[in-house]
Amino acid sequence: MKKRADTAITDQRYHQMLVKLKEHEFRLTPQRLAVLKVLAVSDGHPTVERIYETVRVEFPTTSIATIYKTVNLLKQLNEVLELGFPDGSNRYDGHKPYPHPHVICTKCHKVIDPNLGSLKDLTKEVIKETGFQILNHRVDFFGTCRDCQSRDA
Amino acid sequence: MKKRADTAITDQRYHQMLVKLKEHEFRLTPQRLAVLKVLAVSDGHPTVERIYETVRVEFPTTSIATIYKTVNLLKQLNEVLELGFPDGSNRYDGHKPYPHPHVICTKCHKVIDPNLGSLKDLTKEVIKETGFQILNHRVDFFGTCRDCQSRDA
DNA sequence: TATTAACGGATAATAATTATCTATAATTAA
DNA sequence: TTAATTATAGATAATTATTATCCGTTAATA
Repeated sequence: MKKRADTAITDQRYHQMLVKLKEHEFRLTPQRLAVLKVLAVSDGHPTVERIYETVRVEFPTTSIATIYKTVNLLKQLNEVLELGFPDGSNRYDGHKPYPHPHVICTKCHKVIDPNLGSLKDLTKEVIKETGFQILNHRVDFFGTCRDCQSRDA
Repeated sequence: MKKRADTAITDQRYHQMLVKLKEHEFRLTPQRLAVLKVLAVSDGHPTVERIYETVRVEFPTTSIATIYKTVNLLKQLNEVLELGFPDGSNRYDGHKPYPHPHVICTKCHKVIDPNLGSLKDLTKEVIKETGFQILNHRVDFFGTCRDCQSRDA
């Protein structure tokens, strides 16, 4: 079922992140593991504030500085993708920590990861056009999702 | 020649912005016009700090708050495009104030506006895939430019 | 040239993130 | 199992970019 598969993926990501910390000889503290769990479980793209609130349920004394430190650590280890949006807000993706396109609803703020085969063609065109060696990208589309379209219609 | 054409385009943008201000009955103060000029002349994608420095050559008493106010005003009138980058820096494009892709060199920080025909195909795929109504996009590629590649080779 | 509301400049306020500074706790070795 | 050591957590100060506020000044119009 869907739930079973999602849980498997979640566990997989959790363990990948955990192993990466171990490999680099970082300590596995309860607070860090709690942040990992939020990033692995969360199906959305949580903000620091959101991670903070969730972790504080289990560890009420956690400082927000700890969330920042852990998230930045995972970012450096390429285990989380930081998404800075034009409005200044930052979100974190622990599921797909590599560059990938997003579609963002400007009304309900949901974030979707679409499958876009033609992104490869676009990248090829960039290389041909500019001579750049492309290492990274940031591809976001903004608009209204189907739900918000019908809600306002 | 190239210089002549560039000047023409620059003047055109300057006047477009000026007319837009007039249309909306905003005052044409020397400080505002100086900001317009910087945005119209600058071939790059200047930061607020850069605009500030340039304006201060002619108007040494200008406050940085004035730069922010003017840039935001032009943003609201859709006469300048704000580019917030992942590292938190903001740049402003007065030449092409509508969404368009960028290619950014991570070494020398130059910003290029490539012509990408296949961006249209990608957008179509997004719509087909998600059902979103797409109103805006942000498409940036990061890597090293030809100059920086040969410099380090 | 006088009138008046908008604007500019200076600076305070804000907000998000980072740095700093001990006390504490995770790891390792004895 | 305990002790030693070092990284980490938590609290808070500092930083940075941007926005808000306040009042004297100035652009636009008659």
